[in-house]
Amino acid sequence: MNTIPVKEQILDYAQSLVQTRGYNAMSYRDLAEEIGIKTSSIHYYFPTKEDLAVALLDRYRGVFRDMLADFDAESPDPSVRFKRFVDVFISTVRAGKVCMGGMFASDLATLSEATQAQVRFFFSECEEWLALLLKNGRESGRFTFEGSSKVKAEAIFSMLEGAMMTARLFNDEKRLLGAVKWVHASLGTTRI
Amino acid sequence: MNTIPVKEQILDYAQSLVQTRGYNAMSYRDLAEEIGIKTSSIHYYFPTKEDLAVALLDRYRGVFRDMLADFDAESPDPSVRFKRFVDVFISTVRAGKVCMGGMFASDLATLSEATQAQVRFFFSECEEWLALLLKNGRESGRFTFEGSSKVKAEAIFSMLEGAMMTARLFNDEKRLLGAVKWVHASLGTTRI
DNA sequence: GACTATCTATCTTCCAGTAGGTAGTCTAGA
DNA sequence: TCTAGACTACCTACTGGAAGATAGATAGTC
Repeated sequence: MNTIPVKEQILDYAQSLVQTRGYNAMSYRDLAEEIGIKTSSIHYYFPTKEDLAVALLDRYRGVFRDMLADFDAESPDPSVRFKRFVDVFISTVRAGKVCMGGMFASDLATLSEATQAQVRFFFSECEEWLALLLKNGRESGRFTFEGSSKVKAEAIFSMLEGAMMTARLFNDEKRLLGAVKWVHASLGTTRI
Repeated sequence: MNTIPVKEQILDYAQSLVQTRGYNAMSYRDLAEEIGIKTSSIHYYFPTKEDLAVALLDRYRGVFRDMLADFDAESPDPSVRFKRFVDVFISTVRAGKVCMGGMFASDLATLSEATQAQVRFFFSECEEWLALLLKNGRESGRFTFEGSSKVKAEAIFSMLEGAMMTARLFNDEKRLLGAVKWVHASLGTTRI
């Protein structure tokens, strides 16, 4: 017997499906069959599919926010923090998945304006954290890159998202690792 | 009256839909309505949706191959060739689209093994061209990066794919431009 | 008696796909 | 030159199933 609340089970499996098949290829029927309930029960928790999408993104952002705060608490070294961040992407690819934010970004044109805003919010939060990390790292002499830390953070995040996609495409995590190595080199730090 | 052959019109609009909405959000009905024919006529040319996907990827690869050959013929300077390549991505984002290869890569898990192979083939061809460009550029002293040109090419292509996604997400082509600037810097060339 | 968490049953729309028909074009032979 | 048959490029009409969504019932809990 599964003791996890049904609402959470729905979110868990829905997220897993979005991360593997994408938002449009995820259906209430898929979820209902996996969890062992009826589709109408899912509509009870999430009246429309858009409600589910928003809840999914909301929770995902929260999880990331907590995780990033943990990384900050764990070590003051920007290099270590960045490694923790990258490790999340690596383990996602190892699980045969990609970032849920990236998947929603792909399906962008099929989402409502409100949902699109949530996707942008997720990206912004991650990039903001990364930008601060880069800024602190440069100020403390740990990194030696040039130019705006914000632009650099955006580029790094884009690269990680893209590298996840291709790493999954070729079922080869080395593609993600190669990209990460390049990032490290361009930050002026070789230690990973 | 439209003089473009129907088969081509189908491919054209299908590609446009995949590049904006994604493969799973593109239907025979969408195509039929836009072109002004019946869905059964599309089945005449492409019996199954997978046939359409394969034809789409096949044509896309051909277009890219010809285009890259044109770039090579146009200039021997790797820096100029690379600029032409990047311009393709920029104009795609300006059109509110992303790379069709990237879209299919997102929808990977919903594709047949044969179609997945076609997607990988597209990525491989682009990366191969890029890797050769980098190798030649370094040998001629135009670029000064370190490490494998193949790995670097893979990373650059991943970054461009990811940056396209986020540039469209934020409707801000500067995000793609910022990423490109970083690539140039890491290649040891400032001239764009 | 209200609320929660489900269910059954049903609806409409959309989807890819199929069977079979038709009008027009091309081709080969008398 | 006429014509029979093949072929092309569509069409109408339909199917079975999947989609998201809704109404209303029910059993248990507060």
